[in-house]
Amino acid sequence: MENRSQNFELDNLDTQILSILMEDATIPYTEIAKKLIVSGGTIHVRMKKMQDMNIIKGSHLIIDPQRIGYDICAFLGIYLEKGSQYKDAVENLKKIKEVVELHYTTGSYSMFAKIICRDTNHLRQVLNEDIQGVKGIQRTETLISLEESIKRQITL
Amino acid sequence: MENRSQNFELDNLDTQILSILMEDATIPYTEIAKKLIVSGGTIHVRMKKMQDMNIIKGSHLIIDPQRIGYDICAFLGIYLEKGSQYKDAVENLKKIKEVVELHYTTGSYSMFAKIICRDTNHLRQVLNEDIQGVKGIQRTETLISLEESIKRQITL
DNA sequence: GTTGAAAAGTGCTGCGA
DNA sequence: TCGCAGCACTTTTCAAC
Repeated sequence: MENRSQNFELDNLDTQILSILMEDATIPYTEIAKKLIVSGGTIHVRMKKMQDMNIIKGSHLIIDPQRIGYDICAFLGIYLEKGSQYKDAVENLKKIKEVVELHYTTGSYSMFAKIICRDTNHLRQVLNEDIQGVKGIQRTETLISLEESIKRQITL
Repeated sequence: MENRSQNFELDNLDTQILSILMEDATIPYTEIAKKLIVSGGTIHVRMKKMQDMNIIKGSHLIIDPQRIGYDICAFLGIYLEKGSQYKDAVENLKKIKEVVELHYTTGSYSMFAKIICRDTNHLRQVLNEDIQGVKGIQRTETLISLEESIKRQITL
């Protein structure tokens, strides 16, 4: 009905609801209602509004990759032979499940990727066989993350 | 009681439960139970086990930063004057809410950060005032993400 | 370890203010 | 627009297999 996708006017209440649920999406509406001193129904209405406005994209279970054997996180600066090969490269990189993030960036690299691997062998395999096999990729630079010191969402 | 934090043995069932909930944490246990042809109680037991083992770190509401006015995502290669200043720098960068990810990396940079800003003015302010103000930071290189082509969790 | 059902708590929907 | 109350659903627990 209403095409108000651009029209994002969040008041204090909306913002506070998001802040709480962004940290722990399992907190029940009733508890949020108590904290913010409104009724549970109000929380529900606000959440529905924000879902309709596509502000809320979903809810993810956060797991610790290291605990299930994925020990290495690395960033990849990717140089393409030609910038025009970007779209094809994206499609091919999507097929590599170890690539969890990919950005088209300004600066020295054409693209920038984040990858998660089990161990150094796995990383070498992904870099040498999978990534280098993608058409259009000239060369890559690897930054291995030895420690993830901060990992959070934006604060509202 | 049991100190089995290292002992991660996930069977097929555990893995399938995680896969489903990592994409959408709102799916009820009863529905997962139907899909995997086990009882709801079993799902509950497995989830509790994985929470106790700290494999599951929590659940986040995923919002679209662009819809609430955070339009710019950038990566920052950070050079420290001395590597030993790492710990102090982390503490100070934690105070900058725009920094959503920070890694201690190998390669040319000492550290690597991901930041989310409202617009170019906001980015300039964060770079010039906040980041450059952190003691020990010599200089930074900025990669602005023009498009986030892939954003997902690891597939199990 | 798994099941099935009962008990407790949560989410959803109208009506009223 | 918000709050309250009833119903449907889910989560949680537990005895039994």
